[in-house]
Amino acid sequence: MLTISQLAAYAGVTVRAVRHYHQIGLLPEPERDASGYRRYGATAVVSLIKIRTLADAGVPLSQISRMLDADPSAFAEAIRTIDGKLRDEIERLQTSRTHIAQLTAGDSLALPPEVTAYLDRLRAIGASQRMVEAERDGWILVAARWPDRIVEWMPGKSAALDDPQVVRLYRVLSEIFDGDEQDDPRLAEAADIMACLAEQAYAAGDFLHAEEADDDIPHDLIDALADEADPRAQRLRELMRERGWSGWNRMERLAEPPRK
Amino acid sequence: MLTISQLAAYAGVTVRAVRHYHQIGLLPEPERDASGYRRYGATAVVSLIKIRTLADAGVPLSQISRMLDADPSAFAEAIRTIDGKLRDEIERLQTSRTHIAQLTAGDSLALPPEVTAYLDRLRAIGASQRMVEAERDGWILVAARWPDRIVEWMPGKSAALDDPQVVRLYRVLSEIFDGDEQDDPRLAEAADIMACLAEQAYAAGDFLHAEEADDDIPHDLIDALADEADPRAQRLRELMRERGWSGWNRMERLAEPPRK
DNA sequence: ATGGAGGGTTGACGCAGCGTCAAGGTCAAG
DNA sequence: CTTGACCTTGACGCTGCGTCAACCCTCCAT
Repeated sequence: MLTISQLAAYAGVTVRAVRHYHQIGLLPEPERDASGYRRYGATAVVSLIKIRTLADAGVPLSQISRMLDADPSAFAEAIRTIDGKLRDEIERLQTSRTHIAQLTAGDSLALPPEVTAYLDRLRAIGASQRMVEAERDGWILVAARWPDRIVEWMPGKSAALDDPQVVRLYRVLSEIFDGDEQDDPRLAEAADIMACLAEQAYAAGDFLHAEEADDDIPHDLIDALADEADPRAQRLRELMRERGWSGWNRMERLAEPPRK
Repeated sequence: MLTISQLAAYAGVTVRAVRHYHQIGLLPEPERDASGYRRYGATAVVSLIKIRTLADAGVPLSQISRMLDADPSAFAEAIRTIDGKLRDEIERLQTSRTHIAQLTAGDSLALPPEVTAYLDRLRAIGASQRMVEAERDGWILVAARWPDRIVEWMPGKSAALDDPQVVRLYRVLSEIFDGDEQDDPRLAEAADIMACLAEQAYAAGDFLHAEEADDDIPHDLIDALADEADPRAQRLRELMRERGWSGWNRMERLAEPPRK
């Protein structure tokens, strides 16, 4: 007659595991000796080894009892089911591994490489760290909504950085938002540049295809993101409204300048 | 301002997940509106998307906050650690899969193929199902204790089945244990055959290398297994003692026959 | 005004497979 | 008699939420 620790040692499991199998009814409770200790016979050892064999093979404990007294065909069927689950789980973990392998840099969080390349170019033309991070967060919102279409848009955005006016704009904005000045006079300069760019884009008809108007939420979110990041963004939008433009990432020409 | 379900939908997670992230402090609780509803801004959306990106990559929730504000080198280090854990887990599951693939038949539970081949031969020479299962359970105990040496022993056991006396023994035992008769007269015949075989083995010196005497427990267990499986096994051992042999799977010649 | 559908809120249990105290009773050896 | 190694039950912890339960809020159609 074995004690619980001898049983566990023989089968290569922990004492706690044996007691757990008792609790869930997988291994029957044995007789107790005079002092209340569990005493195990040889059949218990064999049962426990069978249980461990199945458990080590990935069979859930809840199914082991059924499998132990199943006919060969049902057993084989159960094996196939469990093997399928194991395969799925392995696959899941492997996609996790490929995902994690692409998280090398901080910028690539949730962003395709085209966008991180664009952000690198932004840095290269003189945008500040804060500016780039703000842009990055905006693109994260875009990527979440249009994960496929974002790739199409990047070449155009990247090409825009060849325009000296755009470069100038990003530098000015970087300086503004890196400073502490809440009422920076350069805000007006930035607004002028943006209005000018908007005018050009409008003339070129670039706003037309933006009329698709899928869903307002993402656009509103991107606007809000800027506002939340820095109150001066709101001031900038106000200046834009004075110049006849509304919106922020999705501009529209206002019918007439507001009077306020 | 978004409600919790809008936020969750945008980030592609469940409402419950968002609340869970609040509970564990991963995502800060937002302001509430007049009626107590949570109201989210754009930064919450971005945070949530970042969290999901890491979580989908297999990063434990408890580490995500640290990773989100880690410098690139610490970030990369954490990535390596997590990737290692993923790799280990995948490996574990894959060994589970190879294990489970070998569990085709019921006999192979915890047994190497050499043993199942031996069991098949037992069936072939006329051993009953009960008999084979009892043998199988015994071998499970052996395999648990000497997983490596068991392979060496099988050729000898298999060769023994060429002996007509052994074949006769297994058939007689099968008949006895398949019947209901508690005091079957064939028990004596079986004992005679076993004594005869023991005598031959003793003369051939086959018991000598069994003197290694590693550990009594497994031998005792195998004896006990037979006793637990059928009370007639005890009667058989008694008959063996009368013929001058003790033990069951590990026999010894008794100095003199007991008088009882 | 009312009633119902479809949001939202907190609180709590459940899952899988044990690990790990806690607080005691038992056994064998020195 | 003490000491240390085992045994007992009971209960919480871990991971990442799913799933009630019981109740409140809002909006729209009647």
